Amino acid sequence: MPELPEVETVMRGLGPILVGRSIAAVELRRAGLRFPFPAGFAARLKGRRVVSLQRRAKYILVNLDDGHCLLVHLGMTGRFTVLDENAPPNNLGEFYYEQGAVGAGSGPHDHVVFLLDNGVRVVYTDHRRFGVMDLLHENEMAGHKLLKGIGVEPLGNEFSADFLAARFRKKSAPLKAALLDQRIIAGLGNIYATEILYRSGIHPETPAGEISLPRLSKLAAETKAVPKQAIAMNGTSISDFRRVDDKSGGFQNFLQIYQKDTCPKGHEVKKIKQGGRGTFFCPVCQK
DNA sequence: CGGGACTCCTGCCAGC
DNA sequence: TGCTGGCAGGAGTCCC
Repeated sequence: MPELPEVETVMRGLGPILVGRSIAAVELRRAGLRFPFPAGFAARLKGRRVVSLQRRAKYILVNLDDGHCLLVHLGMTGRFTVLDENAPPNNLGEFYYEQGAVGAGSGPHDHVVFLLDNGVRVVYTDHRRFGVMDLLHENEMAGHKLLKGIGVEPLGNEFSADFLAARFRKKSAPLKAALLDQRIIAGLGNIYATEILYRSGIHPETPAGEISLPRLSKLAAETKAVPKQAIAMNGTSISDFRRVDDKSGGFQNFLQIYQKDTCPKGHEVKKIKQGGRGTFFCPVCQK
């Protein structure tokens, strides 16, 4: 499930493929993903040159030479595959040209194909279709319905224990839910929120507003450290997430509590449901 | 307004 | 064995 580190990894993988290239054509295999594609989506992308890529929360923003921006959210299962007809043998190109293979552009869940001016094809695959693509002008970004109201980046300068204290003040919602609230912190998902809570030693059901400042300091530190470490390991590969070059991320080997039976100290891990999401926690280590 | 439930979607797997 | 129901979850929307 792509969260901040996975989205960052995908963006970094796509950068060298896309930046400086022009989009020769866009093939849409269906009318939309979570939302319909915007009017004239493919036609408006055609001929545009990619200037740069950036990430905001779990969104990838592809900046184009006409001031517009392709916005992509990977949802639960979105992934990009790069097909290069000129790639040498043993490159991923050969494997993925198998008929119907994931990302080949002909599979049932290959929804969008970007053809670049150098012949490279970038295929967007998303079997659950929770992903999003939209096209907006850079002047519209601040007011865009999906981007406005998004909170601070955990790796950014605005994020701190004081920030958490201010935003969690008088909040009765369980801490786990507060960590997942994109209007407060941008980019955390279920896996990282679960891991951050364990490493912080805080029970996931603690009301967010009742956490002392020292504990918020620990929480803030882990909220920075965990995604930072995960980015360094190219994200977490649980089931659906793959890097652009199809190598798996490495952070799943460092998960301490998510989908574990026992915590690193040997205590039995409990699983509960919060807001429809599974939370794993250690009743001994997390108070 | 805050918080929780519901919804979208498909693949997978436990259980009958 | 084969079907079915439940589960997985990001995030918008709806309701109390």
